[in-house]
Amino acid sequence: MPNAPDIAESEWSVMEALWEHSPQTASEVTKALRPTMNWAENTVRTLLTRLVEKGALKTAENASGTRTFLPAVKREACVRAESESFMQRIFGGAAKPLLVHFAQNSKLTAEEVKELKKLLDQNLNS
Amino acid sequence: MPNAPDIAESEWSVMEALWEHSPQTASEVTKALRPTMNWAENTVRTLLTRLVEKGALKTAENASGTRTFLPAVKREACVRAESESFMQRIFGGAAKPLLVHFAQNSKLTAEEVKELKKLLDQNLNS
DNA sequence: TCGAGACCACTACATTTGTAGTTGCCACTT
DNA sequence: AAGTGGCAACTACAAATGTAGTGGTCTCGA
Repeated sequence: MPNAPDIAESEWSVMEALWEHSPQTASEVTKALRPTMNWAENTVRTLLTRLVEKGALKTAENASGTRTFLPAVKREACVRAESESFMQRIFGGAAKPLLVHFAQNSKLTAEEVKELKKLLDQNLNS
Repeated sequence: MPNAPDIAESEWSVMEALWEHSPQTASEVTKALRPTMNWAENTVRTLLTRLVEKGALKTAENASGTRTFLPAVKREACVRAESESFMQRIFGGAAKPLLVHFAQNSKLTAEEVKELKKLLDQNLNS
């Protein structure tokens, strides 16, 4: 399994579209992103090309012979990599201060708090 | 406090040095960073200049008439801004999945877990 | 008094990122 | 057959980043 490549912010939107549903052609991706990012199709194509170069996406042909794109790396792996690097940069690599920060600065429902506490407990027995 | 400017990765190291101890002259900062980042003094100077332009640092003169640098924004504000943008990018802006991720993927001591659970509870009554 | 070093202001330059535009090819539709 | 629409490959180009180098002024110690 290829290591998670470095995915820039705009590129991340493209990846999300393809993690959500793939394979897709360039224009399908463009349409999928239209509501959020209002990008020109060429912009999306550029991003797709770069992502293929980085090894984040693969291509394949669909029935009509058009090129389609699909993830070459798992979302979870990329999330983990990004998270790791963020934690490194901002919290010196330590999970606790990070968790403290978000535990304090987020609005959570009682339900969510309960769930998170459970996860923390599970974290211990593993 | 002025809004937290966008601080790049290398720049962040410089900010850390000054958040930790300030004011400092350019060469003091360089020396402070020498063990971790092995940067040429000019590199540090460039970063300092950029940070001043961005409004992240201010300058002042010390007794010997040399320019010194000091933070113009609080670390906490920058951490908050970076965290916000990270959460937005990777977790669609939702705190819960982020917390879930880190709760699951970090190694924590029993002590830390206890503390975090407490913080989560406090989060509710506020 | 001359060179070494601190400081400073500028300049440099490759990469990465954000955002497209241009050109060319091919299948379909009037 | 000629126009139009989709698709692909290239090209464009400025801002931000990482990482310095150059050259000029001052100051202090030998």
